[in-house]
Amino acid sequence: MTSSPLFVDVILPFPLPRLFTYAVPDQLAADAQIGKRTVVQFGAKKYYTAIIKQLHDQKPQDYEVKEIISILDEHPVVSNEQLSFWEWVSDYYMCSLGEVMKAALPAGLKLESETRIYINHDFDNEASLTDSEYVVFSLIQTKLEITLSEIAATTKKNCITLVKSLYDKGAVYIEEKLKESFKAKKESFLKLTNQYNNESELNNFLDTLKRAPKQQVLIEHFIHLSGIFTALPLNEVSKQTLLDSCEVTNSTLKSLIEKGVFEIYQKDISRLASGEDLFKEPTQLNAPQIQALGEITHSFKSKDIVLLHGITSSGKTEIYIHLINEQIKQGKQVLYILPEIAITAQIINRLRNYFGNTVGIYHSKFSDNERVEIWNNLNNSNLGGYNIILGVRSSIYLPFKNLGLIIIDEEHENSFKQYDPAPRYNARDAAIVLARLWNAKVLLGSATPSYETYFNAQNDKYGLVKLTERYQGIELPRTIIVNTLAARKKGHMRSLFSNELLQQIEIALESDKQVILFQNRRGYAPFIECQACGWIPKCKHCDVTLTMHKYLNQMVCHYCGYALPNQHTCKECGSTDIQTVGYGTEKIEDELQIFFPKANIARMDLDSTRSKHGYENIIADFEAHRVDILVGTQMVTKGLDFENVSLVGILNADNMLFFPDFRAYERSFQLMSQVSGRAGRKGTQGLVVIQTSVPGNPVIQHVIKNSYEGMYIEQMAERKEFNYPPFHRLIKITLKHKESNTCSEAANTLATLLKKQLNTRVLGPDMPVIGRIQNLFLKNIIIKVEKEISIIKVKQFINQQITHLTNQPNFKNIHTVIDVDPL
DNA sequence: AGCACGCCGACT
DNA sequence: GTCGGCGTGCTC
Repeated sequence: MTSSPLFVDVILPFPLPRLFTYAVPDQLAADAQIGKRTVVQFGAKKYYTAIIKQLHDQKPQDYEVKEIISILDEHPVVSNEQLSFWEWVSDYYMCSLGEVMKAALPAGLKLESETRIYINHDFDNEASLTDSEYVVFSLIQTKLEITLSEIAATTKKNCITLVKSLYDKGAVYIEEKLKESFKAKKESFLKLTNQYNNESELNNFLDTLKRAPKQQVLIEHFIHLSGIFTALPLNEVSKQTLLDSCEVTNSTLKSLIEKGVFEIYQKDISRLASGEDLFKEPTQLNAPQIQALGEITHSFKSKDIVLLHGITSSGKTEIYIHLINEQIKQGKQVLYILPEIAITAQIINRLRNYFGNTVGIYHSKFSDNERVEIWNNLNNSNLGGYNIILGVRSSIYLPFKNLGLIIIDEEHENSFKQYDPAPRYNARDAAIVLARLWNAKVLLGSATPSYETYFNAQNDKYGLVKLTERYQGIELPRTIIVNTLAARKKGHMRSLFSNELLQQIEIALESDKQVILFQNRRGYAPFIECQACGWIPKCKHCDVTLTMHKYLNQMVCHYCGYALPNQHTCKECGSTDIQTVGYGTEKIEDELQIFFPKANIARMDLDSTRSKHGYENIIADFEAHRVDILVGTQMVTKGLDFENVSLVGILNADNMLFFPDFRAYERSFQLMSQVSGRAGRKGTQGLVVIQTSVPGNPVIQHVIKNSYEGMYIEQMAERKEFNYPPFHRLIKITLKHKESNTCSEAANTLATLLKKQLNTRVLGPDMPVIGRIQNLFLKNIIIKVEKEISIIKVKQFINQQITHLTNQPNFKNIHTVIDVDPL
């Protein structure tokens, strides 16, 4: 054993571009290992959890190193494979390793110190305190111990300085304490006390209970449940199970505890659902599915990535289940990624049905404690070790041990891309890299694949398997286009509803069918306007109008959250003639009720699904037909299967078609075909009504013909001509500054710097659609890079030029955001 | 990201 | 005169 000094380079959970070096004291040297968490002091006082990235014996020369405080783990929480994956994410998406760490580790594994303040009881010079100091002092006095954030919550003023001066005067003392945020869940269990843990003793006691039948029942149930006094293995009996089993109240149990029969003990239990460990053989597939499954398997022999292009309701999930089953049989793990809102009870139940307890769910509506448990479970095969993870984009960071297959369902979904905060990664693309690390296969599934993916499939980079028949012979819906411009001229429109659509809703409701209406805008109205002077309420911090929300009775900025109470008189001229302009889901819901007073109408958007079970409840109500018409934003398009929907209405196709983005047509087609896919079930053909002022628009025409292919070919010609993906890569740089001029100047300077080498690949700077958000002015620069050019060098060059820019004194405060492969 | 240090306006 | 606002720069 050599005693050469040991140092660790650690990743700290910040957007700092480099690692930090700490010394390892001798007593911790044996424990230091790559991938373990260590507690370090960083800065003047704070302590953080860092991940050990590398060990070495090079003492840094130009600064004093601090020692690490402790090592938290017996075994690494992050594997070498994960660290290389983090590194890829950090390089490719141009962010720091710390930012990746922040995204990858569940919060429960990231401890952070909190400043705690205590009263110094020996302090007696209260007269020396200023008034505002005294306010804080007495607050601390009432609590004995308090955190800095608690003080900040009760006092409005800058409490940090006050606390500091209290400390200087000796009135309080301060400590930094790590808060352990992960808490194992405890449950109460029962056991017999030593005195009664013997059959004859207990029987004697039972005889004394003639006048307490409930207590008798309880003891008998306990004997039965625990299997005590039998040859069978003992079961631990939880308090809850026992009480539930014999319908006896807690007070009965209490008196038995007081009599010294039972005692309670606590045990850590898992929060994760524990169903039966059943393992069913997957169901029989139909002929097209068997065909597709065979093609996928065959394709995997020569390709690592296969696209399953299966139209809506073609039964892709069944195929996934068969593929998962294959992997499990080989002892491999499977990661099944879905967009956030597509992970419903429906899909969870289907997987659990086949694979029972081996399915782990990783989802944002799970508490952080639950996520830590999933993490630990994967990391420790003693805990059972999941074979299948069903999760959202962040599940790509989980500690897999033996990944064999990644399924990315609804592959085209935008929500796989994280925008804020960094890392701005696309889980679909990152998952492909992750798979390569494990030599695993990737299956991408979609009814409307993204053009990037389809392009790769067309060019033989990915395998391509098509599933063109709907499951159980369900027909594709019929599509009706309503020309809103013509209808309005003829007076055939009532607000946003054409007569045609109203009629079809009527027909659907009369035959006891359900209706889905799609309007891609939440709130009541995008803005209100004074009819007398034209005043429109705008956000104080952003260049947007305030969206009116009727049920909140507020006007809300959808970019920063700024809100004002709803205005009934004009702030400029005092007129009361204020009208709402445009339509959000709330207004649609309101007006529908007037047209169909007897119908049950529900709304599904960000606002109505905020609570933990909000989304589930709406779906459950709709499934059980407690709701006749469901009005919603994009959410209603996501992979939901309802039995009884005969009509889908798209209220205004125009606002998606005319969205200023090169992907607007691709996205409109996706949305319209996805939402149409919700219509129609076995035996009845569904109907889709699309309202638009441009019925001749190519997207509308392709939607009618259900021609994904045609739309793709048309769009690819355009993408090629204008150097857009998939032919070129895009990198978007956003500059932010609170002065409009400084922002523009900086953007111009940076664009000029970039053009020196990148020439015409640099576009802009341009003002984004929203020119100011949260008091910061924005400018965008887009860089289009040919696929053949080394993107690594381009990224290095961009980083250099940004450093160059921010080194200039007048641009010190320019904030830059780099988004690689933006959406 | 935090947090300390340091430099200017509005209050006792 | 001080308090307290936030711009600037550093953290192993």
